[in-house]
Amino acid sequence: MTVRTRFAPSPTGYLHIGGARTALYAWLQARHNGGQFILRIEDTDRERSTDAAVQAIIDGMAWLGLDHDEGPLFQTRRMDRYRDVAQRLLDAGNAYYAYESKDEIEAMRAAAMARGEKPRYSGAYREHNEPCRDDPNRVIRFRNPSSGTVVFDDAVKGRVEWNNAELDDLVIVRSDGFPTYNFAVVVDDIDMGITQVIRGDDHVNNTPRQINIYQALDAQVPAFAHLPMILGADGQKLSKRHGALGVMQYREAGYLPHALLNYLVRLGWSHGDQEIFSIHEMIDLFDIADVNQSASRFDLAKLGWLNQQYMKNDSPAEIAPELAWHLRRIGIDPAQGPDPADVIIALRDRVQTLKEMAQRAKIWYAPIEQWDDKSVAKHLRADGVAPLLQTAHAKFASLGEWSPQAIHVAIEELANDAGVGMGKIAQPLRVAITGTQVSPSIEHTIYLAGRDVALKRIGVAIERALA
RNA sequence: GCUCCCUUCGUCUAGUGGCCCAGGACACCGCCCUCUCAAGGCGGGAACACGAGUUCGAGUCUCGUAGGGAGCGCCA
Repeated sequence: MTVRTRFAPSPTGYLHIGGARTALYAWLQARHNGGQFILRIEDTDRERSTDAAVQAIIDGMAWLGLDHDEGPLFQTRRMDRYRDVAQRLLDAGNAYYAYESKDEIEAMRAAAMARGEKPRYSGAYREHNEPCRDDPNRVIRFRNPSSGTVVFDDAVKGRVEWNNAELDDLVIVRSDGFPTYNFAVVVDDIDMGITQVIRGDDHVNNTPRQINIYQALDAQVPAFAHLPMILGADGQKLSKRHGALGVMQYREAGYLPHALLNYLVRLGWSHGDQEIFSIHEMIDLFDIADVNQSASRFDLAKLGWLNQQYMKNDSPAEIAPELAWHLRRIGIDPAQGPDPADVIIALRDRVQTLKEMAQRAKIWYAPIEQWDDKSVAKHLRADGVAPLLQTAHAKFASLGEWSPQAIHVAIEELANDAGVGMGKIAQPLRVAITGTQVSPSIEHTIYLAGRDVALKRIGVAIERALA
């Protein structure tokens, strides 16, 4: 049987980090087994679902490279199907109409709580088999078995056993005629031939009642895998109010999709001591059964480290478009300066994100924004600096080939001839080119400025040194 | 309240009864390298929640305690 997994978000917001990991694991599980991965949009909550959110989810998945083989399928397009299945359940006596008002249900729950019991539906309609009639309170409830147990072997949690006595008769069709989540997922997963349901462990408690529905429908029960949550750095649950960022916000913050994927795959899963995984390796090595059972915290520092690993090891040409995207975001035209691939080579050892890289790259695309007074005072006002800079200016002006190597050689010669250390000449040049005393290696700093700009800035620095 | 789930360094984790006085990675600290900042190399501190039990032997199995989480919706 070919493995079929799915990712089924509800479009009520962006694709957040927890959802992204769930999607990744489901995708990996399908790819590892040569199966299919399906994207389904659970939009039965008409009040909270938006088209923008649907788009955000699709964009996020695309950016991460989690491609689906089928979908996106929308639940709202399947209303007739849910009604048919509900009718089938009704006909077979596995479901019934109920007419309690929301207030009555609320009272029922409160009373159960007061008795120290679990709040459950205990209405009379379960016994009565009331016919269908027009009533604003009319819902359809599933007739859950009242005895026995439900057992399932969760791929990550292990064997989970549940007493049917703990379960009540859940609503499967609401008074507005829409199916509820627990019903719609089951119908969908059956119709779509899902063999393995992979989702957040906030759904473990729903699983036994869903299994009962599968059984009432005579359907094959899929395998389940419930993933532990991802917590914030402080150990608190991630929520939109509390640090949960959308996947696309990670792009904006300067992370590479592969780095995010790598971070996510290691959050709750591992393969020995390996930290870096190519996509191919992830697919090859991943097995949902190896996923951890406990929640994990999101650690931005490690993501940063991973991101840098990818910036350092991927080919600069491959990352260049992503850097160009970041440059444009801060108002820089990448065409008005050095090749972004060269910028990557100069900066990848120094920053952890593309966003920082773009910020630092500004000096090569636009005039110096601000001179750092301390740097100027220390290096441009020093004794004997002006002649050194003048010599440098002359050397660069007559340099045959404008390359980091050639520039490096020129500076070394200069230092030797002047009988000074590299620092004595590199620092003033650095301040001349960047306005600060921190930048990549001096030859790259000068090279990336381009000969014209470099000479011009050194000229200005000489004036400052003489002033 | 009830049901279910979880618990190894600060964090992510390795570990499936002896290979573990617990290994790796991030972070942190120190040294080296060095034109700044980094990167890199080398080194360091740092954990089996607690208590019983099973066993010749327990991080690994069982029970209990504590702590954390989820669910108990006509939300998903």
